[in-house]
Amino acid sequence: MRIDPDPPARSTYRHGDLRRALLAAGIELARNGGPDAVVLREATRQAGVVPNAAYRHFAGRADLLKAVRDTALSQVAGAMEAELARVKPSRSAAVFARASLRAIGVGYLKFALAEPGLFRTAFTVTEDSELPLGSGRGVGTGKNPFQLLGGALDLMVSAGLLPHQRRDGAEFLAWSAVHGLAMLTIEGPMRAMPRAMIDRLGDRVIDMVEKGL
Amino acid sequence: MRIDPDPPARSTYRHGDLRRALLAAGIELARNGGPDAVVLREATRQAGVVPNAAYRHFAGRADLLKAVRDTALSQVAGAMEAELARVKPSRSAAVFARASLRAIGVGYLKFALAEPGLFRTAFTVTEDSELPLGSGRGVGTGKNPFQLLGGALDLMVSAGLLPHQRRDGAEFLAWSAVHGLAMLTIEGPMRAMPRAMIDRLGDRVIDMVEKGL
DNA sequence: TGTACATCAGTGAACGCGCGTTCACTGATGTAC
DNA sequence: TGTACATCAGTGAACGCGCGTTCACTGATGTAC
Repeated sequence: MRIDPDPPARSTYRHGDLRRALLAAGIELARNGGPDAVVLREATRQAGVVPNAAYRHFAGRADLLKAVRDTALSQVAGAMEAELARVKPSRSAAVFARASLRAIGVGYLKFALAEPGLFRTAFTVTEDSELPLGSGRGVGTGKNPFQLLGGALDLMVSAGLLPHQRRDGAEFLAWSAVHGLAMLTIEGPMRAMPRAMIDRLGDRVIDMVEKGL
Repeated sequence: MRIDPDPPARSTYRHGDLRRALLAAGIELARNGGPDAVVLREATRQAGVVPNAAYRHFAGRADLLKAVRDTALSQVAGAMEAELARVKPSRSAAVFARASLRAIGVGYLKFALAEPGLFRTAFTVTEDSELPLGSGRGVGTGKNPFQLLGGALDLMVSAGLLPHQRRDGAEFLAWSAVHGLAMLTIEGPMRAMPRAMIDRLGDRVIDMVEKGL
């Protein structure tokens, strides 16, 4: 995970890879405290560099945060791709579609629970960030979380499990259910709930989406 | 909405109702900026009082925030109660149960959209705040949001619309779906969506919950 | 291969800001006599 | 009804903190000749 190997001691005057080091530090801060914890001065401290050095690589704190958020969003996509990759091919389109949709949900929830700070950062609002999550693509498929979900829903339609007249906007319904569970679990009133119970609720939420869409 | 009528000018040395005024200011701050905007110094400023005067009435910032959060939570409950009160009595238990569950969801979403700052504050984490939302009861029924939702689900069971073996934990499923939509809408990637579309999605999410539970 | 020089990454020092919180105080209020 | 006094709500001043950001700088690097 750590990219810069020797902060704050440094042999050379030049850092050599400061942008990457600041981003890595920012990600680490987000991991441990969410978006608000992404503090420019602290990132430079972790990189072993004077505070204003950050301005050679980022326009300011907001710019650093945006870079961290994009990384976090990519990681969400990556978690979904990883789960999707475990879906066994099936002769039945229905079985495959269902498994794919489930994988999308499970990947999302797994990431939220494993990395709550990054998860919250991924969905934090910055001055840009338009609707379809333009940035934050997964390395595997090059698709962002929204597009990955859309793909699974398309499979549901072609497998005959989702009437096409309900396909439009279905992303938002599925997304809401899973996102809500994630939020209530990691920073809401359910955060004290034991992991096993959360996992069972995750399964049930996905069941609900499947049946209710 | 405004309780203290004359800040910062004040005729008497004593304020007379400072606790209430600070709470009102805190609520106003939360309305406009969510939990992080509840800043002790700013609340005293709005109350027309010196910063440390707050310590006569609150242990510190965290204590003020907790009071604001409890108020916000009560308002959520109140919005749900208001919607519930509009449900017409019906000879059919099924119709009534469905309408009640829908009212719960609609009340929740309406409040989230009307008062996003307070909504976010209501579900902010403070050092206490255990699972069943002990505080934050509505003035009408004396029930908190979780209990109001539970009541609607009980109606669904007794109307035969929800198998009782799926009643347990059903709160969390319904809650997740609606909460997720609220969060994505007010501070997430969907916040630019036009209101009409959000309302349609709200209806569809509630449909999904009904069918999928 | 060696030297002069332009580039620009990181330095050093400082700024103004607003925050939460603590201290010793003052003066309005309400109660006991 | 009037006076002495205790209470305690709000004052005034100050603290230490950490933040984002700006300025003029220095010195390592890589390129042109």
